[in-house]
Parts: sequence; structure tokens; C-alpha cells
Amino acid sequence: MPRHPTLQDLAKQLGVSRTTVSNAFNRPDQLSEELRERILSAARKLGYTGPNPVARMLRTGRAGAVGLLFSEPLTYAFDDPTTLAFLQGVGQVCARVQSSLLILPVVDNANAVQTIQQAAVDGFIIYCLPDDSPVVAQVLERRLPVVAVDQAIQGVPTVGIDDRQAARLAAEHLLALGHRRLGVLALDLQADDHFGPVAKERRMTPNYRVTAQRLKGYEEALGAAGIDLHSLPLWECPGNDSGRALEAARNLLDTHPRPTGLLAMSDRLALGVLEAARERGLEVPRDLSVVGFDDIALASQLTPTLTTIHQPLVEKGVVTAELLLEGTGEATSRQLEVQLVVRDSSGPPPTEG
Amino acid sequence: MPRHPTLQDLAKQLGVSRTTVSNAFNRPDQLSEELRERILSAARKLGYTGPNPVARMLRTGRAGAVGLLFSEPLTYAFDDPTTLAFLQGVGQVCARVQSSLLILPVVDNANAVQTIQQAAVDGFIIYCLPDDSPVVAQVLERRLPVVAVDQAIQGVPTVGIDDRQAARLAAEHLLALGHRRLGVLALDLQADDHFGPVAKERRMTPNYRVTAQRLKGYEEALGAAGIDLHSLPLWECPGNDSGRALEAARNLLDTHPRPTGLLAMSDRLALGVLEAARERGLEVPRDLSVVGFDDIALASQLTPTLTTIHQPLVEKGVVTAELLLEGTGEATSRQLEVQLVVRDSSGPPPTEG
DNA sequence: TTGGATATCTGTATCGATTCAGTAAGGTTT
DNA sequence: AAACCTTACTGAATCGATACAGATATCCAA
Repeated sequence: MPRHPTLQDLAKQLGVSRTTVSNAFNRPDQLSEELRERILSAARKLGYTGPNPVARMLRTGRAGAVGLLFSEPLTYAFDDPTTLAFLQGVGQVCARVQSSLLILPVVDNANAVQTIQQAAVDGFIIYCLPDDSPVVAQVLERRLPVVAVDQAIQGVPTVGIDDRQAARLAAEHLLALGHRRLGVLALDLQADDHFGPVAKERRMTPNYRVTAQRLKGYEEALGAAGIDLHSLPLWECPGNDSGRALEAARNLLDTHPRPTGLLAMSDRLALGVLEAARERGLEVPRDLSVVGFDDIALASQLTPTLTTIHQPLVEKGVVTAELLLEGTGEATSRQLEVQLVVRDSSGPPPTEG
Repeated sequence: MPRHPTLQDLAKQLGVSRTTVSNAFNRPDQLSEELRERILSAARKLGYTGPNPVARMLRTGRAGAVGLLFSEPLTYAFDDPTTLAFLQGVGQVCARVQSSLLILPVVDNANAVQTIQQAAVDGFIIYCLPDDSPVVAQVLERRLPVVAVDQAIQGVPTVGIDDRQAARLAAEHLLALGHRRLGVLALDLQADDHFGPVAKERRMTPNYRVTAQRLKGYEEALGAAGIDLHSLPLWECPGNDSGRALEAARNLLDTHPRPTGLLAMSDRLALGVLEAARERGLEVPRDLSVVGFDDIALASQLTPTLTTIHQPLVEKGVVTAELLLEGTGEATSRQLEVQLVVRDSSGPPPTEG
């Protein structure tokens, strides 16, 4: 198999300089229309497919791609409306500046070193890695622009929300309605895929900032009402998986006395709660109130519609990408606004029988 | 800001050759452990972050990434369990050969030219583009390895299933149960996002091979039972969107006489049908039978569980990536096996009242 | 003692483009 | 007619690495 022809070959064949051929492709205004036509048609004849993108990258110093790091295998990562909305935002900006998205699935930390070192990108987005992940260190070593999402990393600009305040709004809502017996469905506290009730010690050492902050928010609101968060049942559902949330909710709803309200750290977890309630013959919100988090599209389409914390997911992606790609030197962190959205899944607790 | 140090700088500082420094990073067995240590520690001190991936690419001729082309904007593309399972398969193989995944959303065809020409990849996967998309031509012009999925392109190996035969199985199943009044929810026939009933003329000129083949399969089965496909109501739901399928199913179920069975070209569309039936107070399968397509994970978890055509979605991704990345020269097309999976959503039609 | 492995390191050519300073021809201004 | 632009094109330097063919030095067997 003969190798691809290069710009050099084309130039030689036509008896013009490499520069001129390059200009034919990149700066049409730098040469006569006639010569340009001649070059392009010769290119076609010769099977020249245009300037080699890798060589161009090397010369121009621009990769035309941003790297997106996930801790999860691809499927789990994408099978999540929150992530998807975020990606949509990132994609919008990428399209605008002619960049692509390089997906870097970080499965085991061993091969991550290679993957990260070899990625031809102009910058990285760190999305949902545990705070102490060695991957973060690897990324920083590349000394490229980095933006973290929902995560505080020393010296790295962050895009996120005030998770503590947001969670607090959710808990205060149920408390204001009169609920006192509550339960919590939590996202990952640590990166070990632990599913089940959470022992007190584990509650104290979460590795994911988002989870930690939201727990704190719940704790503050409850504390103000004289309730100790750690006296409440708390179930960890890793991977934001509504199937597992269903399982968790079953368990929470089978305790006595049954909680009258459940706080879910995501709408997907709340979905599992709604399903479990249906199974148990509990009517929402009459018998059980549920508050989610995120306000995914589905939240307003369910029956009943879901009371939740709205966060601007698409905007999060847009802001992140803009910070990374259009950042004028020193990028700074951005905190986006959240909002409690009261819908049909929450109401006053049932009066004691 | 001083530029990143290079391998050259490091070599000069240490008084060794570039080759040796390169070997320190890539072939530890080619130099003494002691010198290697010295080099690596000097690198750390100097802020050298390892061989520049772009320069390496240029020299080695390997990009370490595969390009994945979608016709849809990112969100729609990923918000689909079928695509996700496929991606999981691709991701597995990529991880094994140390490649990343470059996502190339092709929104408008104008900027697609740029995007495709500039993509630093070892090959392309064409996923769900209309048969006549100019993007396909663009990709072929790069003269890189290409594998198409569910799509027949001249001179390009394809991974897919026998869609016609599969659709036929679905239709035959309902016919064998005794159904005669059927309706169809179709995927995209053309790339114009048309939603609604499909006129006869449009049925004749589908641009998506998958849709075309499945229609043919239905037609064959129906024909064998003496029914003309084109006498049945057929509703197009672009984007594999269950929300739109709900809307479509409402319309199909409100016709008189009401169909006793609906054929959905995907499980997601079938989801919409189940929801519509619930709204109308129809019990499945007593009042209405539904057959999906794909056998996504959810299909076996719904109430009722969904009768559908199983296709190996993850395997599709694996085979595609293997063909592309590990292909020994001439890759050949691969057809994967499908299977009718009978579950609870199909049964005999109601006896005429 | 000599020929041949083995281990360790070097030097040059090359990958395929872009950049930038420069040149020659022709046209304009004063 | 001299001075000055424009337009259209050229050539050398460069981006940052890897491949490959040597070059020494060291050690061992015959």
C-alpha cells in the first residue's frame, strides 16, 4: 500500500512551493483563483486528502479538542440525564469554536496515566471524579488548562452550584410542611460502589464533594428543626441508578415508623422512590412526600410531577466549556444559581392515625 | 509565560541524547535504571510533562483515537439506550488498545467538512447517518479505515443485523396470535424530523436503511397473511423519542376501529405506547398487544415486560471497534444474530365485542 | 588473545505541515 | 521618473518527537 501523498508531493508535481499549496487550502485570498483551482484539482487527482491534521496540530499548537474525564465506564457515565444535559452545553460551545470532544474513560488508574498523557487536547474537563483520585494529579501534570465541575481542586477553576445551600432548601421545604420522620437517599460517598445503609463513620468521610455538601445542607436544615441527621436512615445508591434507588426505597419504606418524607440527592433516585411507593400502595404526596435534586426534564412529566431543586445543567456545560476554551488568561470559578421547584410530589405529612 | 520544555531541552540539560530521553519514557529496558531515574527526576524538576502526544502521533503515525460520527446533536445521540449500549462495546475495545473516542457531532453539513478533515483519528465509525449524507463522502475522502453500523455503504464494511428478517419475526408473532388490525410506529424515514402519519409516497423513499428494511420485514409478514402494510396506520417518530411515541400512540389508539396490536420499531417507542395505553385505560396485553425492537435493559423490567426483538447491542459495539482497530487488512461485514423475545406485552387479540 | 555477544548510549533523518521574512512583477501616486 | 503599494509566490526554519543504523565499552568463551 503506497502511503498517502503529502503537501510536498503535490507541490513538487505542480512545480509550486509547499507554502502555496498550504495556502490553497487554508488562505484562499493569498493566491490567484486560477492557481488555487489548479492545485485543488491536482489534489483530487493525486488522492491528496487535505493537510494532515496531526502535522497541523504540531505546527499550530492547537489540538482542536477538549478532553472529558469520567471515572465511570462509558455507559454509566452517559446513561444519566444530568451528564447528558451537561454534555449538550459543552457540545454547543465546542461546535462554535470548531473543537471536538475527546472522551477519556478512566476505568482503572493504571492505564489512566497513559491515556491522559497521550491525549491530544487543548484542555481538560474534570467531571465527577473522587476528590482524591490520582487521575486529577495526572491531569494537572499535563499543565494544560483545566476546569473542574462540581468539584474543588486546588488552583483549578470550578463550575458548580452551592450544593449545601441547595440541599438545605430541599430539607427545609419538607420540614416547613410539617414532616419530622425523614429518610435520605444519597449519591456516592466514596468510590467503592457501596450500596446500602451508611454507617456513621462512613458519613463522616465522604470523598465526593457534592455528596458531602448536600449532606451538610440537609444536616443544617434538620439541625435548625432540632433533628439530628444521623438519627435518620440514610441509604447510599452509587452510580445515580434508579434501579438501585428502587431497592433502597423499598427498604426505607419498610421501616417502622415509616418515614413521611424522603430526600433524594438526585431526580433519578427520586424516580426509584416513586416506583417503590407505587409498589407499596402509597399515594404521593398523601402518604409520602418526595423531593429530588437536579430538575431533569422528566421531573415535570412524571405522575406525580416531582418537587426538586432546579440547577441549570446545560448552562453548566456552556460555562465550563467557555471557561476552558475562551478563557482570557486566568479563569475564575463560577457558581450557578439554584431554585426550589415545588410540584406535586410533596405535601403535608399524613395526620397520625 | 515560558513555553513547555521539550525533550530536547531536557536532553541538553542532562548532556545526553534526545533518543535516550525518549527511551527513558518509552522503553525503560533500553537504558540503565540509574540514568533513567536521573532523567525522570530532572524532568520533574524542569516541569517536563512527558513526550508531546501530537509530536509522537506525527512521528508514529498513530492517533490513538477513533472518530465516531453522529448526525444528531450530542444530547439526542446519547440520550438513547441503544446508542449507549453500543458505545459501551466500543469503549471496551478502545480501552484495550489504548485508544480514546473522539465524538464528532455533525450538526450542519457545512462545518462537518472542517470537523472531519481536522479529526486526528485512526479510523471512523459511521453511526446512524442518512444513506445519502454528504458526510459519508467526506469521511471516505480521508481514506482512513471506516466501519459503518446498520448501514450499507459501497466499499465499507458494515456491522449490523438482518433488520428485515427481524422485523418480520415481530410482525409474524402478532399475526400468529390472531391479530389483524395492526398499527406501526416507525423510526426516521428521512432526515427532516417529520413527526406524524406517513403518506404513501414517503413510505416508498426512506433514506435510512434500518427503517426501510424493517418496513419491508413488516410488509412481508403482513403480505403473507393477506394484509397490505400500506392499508395500516403508520406513524413516524423521529429521534427515537418516547415522548413523541406517546403522542403518536394516542393518535393510533383513538382511531376506529382501534388496532389490537402495535408494532414499534424500537423499545423506546414501545414505552410511549405502553404509557398511552395506560392513559386510555387499556390493559396490556388483554386489550392491546405491543412488540418493541432492540431489547434494551428496561424492556424486561417494565410492567408489563416487553415482547421485543433482541439484538446484541454491546456486541455490536465490540465487533465494530474490533473490525476498525484490529482489522487485519481487509475488514469484512458482520451480521449479528437477533431473536424474538416473547414477554408479557403480547397476547391474543380481544374477542370482538 | 581474539572474536563475538550484550548492554548502553549517540546522531541523523524524518514525520507533514505552518510561519514568516523576503522577492519579483506590475500598478499607482506625485 | 522616482517612490511606494499590492499581488502572488518562494524558501528556510520550525513544531517535538521517534526510528534506525551505528558507536563504545564490557564481558565471556574458545
